[in-house]
Amino acid sequence: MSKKQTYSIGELAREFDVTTRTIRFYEDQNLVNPARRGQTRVYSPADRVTLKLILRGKRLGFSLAESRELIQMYQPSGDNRNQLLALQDKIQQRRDQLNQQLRDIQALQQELDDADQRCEDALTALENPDHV
Amino acid sequence: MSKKQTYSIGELAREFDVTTRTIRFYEDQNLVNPARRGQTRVYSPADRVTLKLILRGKRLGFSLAESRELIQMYQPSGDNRNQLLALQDKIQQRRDQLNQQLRDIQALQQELDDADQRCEDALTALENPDHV
DNA sequence: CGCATACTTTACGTTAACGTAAACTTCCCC
DNA sequence: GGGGAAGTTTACGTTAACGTAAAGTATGCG
Repeated sequence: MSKKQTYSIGELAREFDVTTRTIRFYEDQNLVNPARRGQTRVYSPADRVTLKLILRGKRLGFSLAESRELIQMYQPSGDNRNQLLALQDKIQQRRDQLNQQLRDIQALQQELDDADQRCEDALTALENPDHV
Repeated sequence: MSKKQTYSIGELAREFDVTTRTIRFYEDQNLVNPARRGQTRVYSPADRVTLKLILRGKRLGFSLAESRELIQMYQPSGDNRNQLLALQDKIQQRRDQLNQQLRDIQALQQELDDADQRCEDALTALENPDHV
């Protein structure tokens, strides 16, 4: 098998293009919990996935607190009915927010297309100054 | 006509659900430039649009600097060829980023759907404890 | 007139998310 | 056995994006 089972902090930092400081900071914030071999941190594939989720959250403008919540959603803990209902509520809120972001992105894409078109027009006008 | 031509800072703050401090801060950052009647700020429909763009940017996780760049993209200033090409380059970068966000959102939506489904399953299991 | 409401400026405070520096250990290599 | 590379802890510093408080002005109203 070629799948690595553990990662050093440096490996993960390189892979995700963050500093080791960042990864340690996430540990401080209880977002990830690597094992230890002596002093040295040893990260599991699960830790790696968690990191991935955090960084995806960052790309969407989520705070670390929000990403933490999202991650916890995937592991519903000691579940009574009320907790499950509350969780579903949070999930729905997230969905609403994501749909808003989708609309925002589509609007922005349209505007960028327009802006790009105006650039094109200006450029061809520069190359082609022989209009009245 | 019913379209308002000017707005007070309080009106805009209420409409967009931000504080007046926030709007004044954006002015400090040269994101918006209201007229004045005496001391009092008077906002135009154009100022209002700018505010809207900033807040949309915030929902997408943009910094104010990024939103400022986006806004400037819509008003290509004194344009020589190189500036236009640079602008197109920036536009393309933004598009790439937006596409990444789209992929992130779709992945997250899928995960939220799954999480929601697991909640449903857990709930029906609670209501229906008569399985082996 | 007095008061409330909405505006103004000035300025210090706050939080999140790391950056940066110092001083230390571990391990490998020639 | 002396580097050098990668890891560690501790701790103070930094930036963005406002919050918050103080003190003053303008305007309408009963």
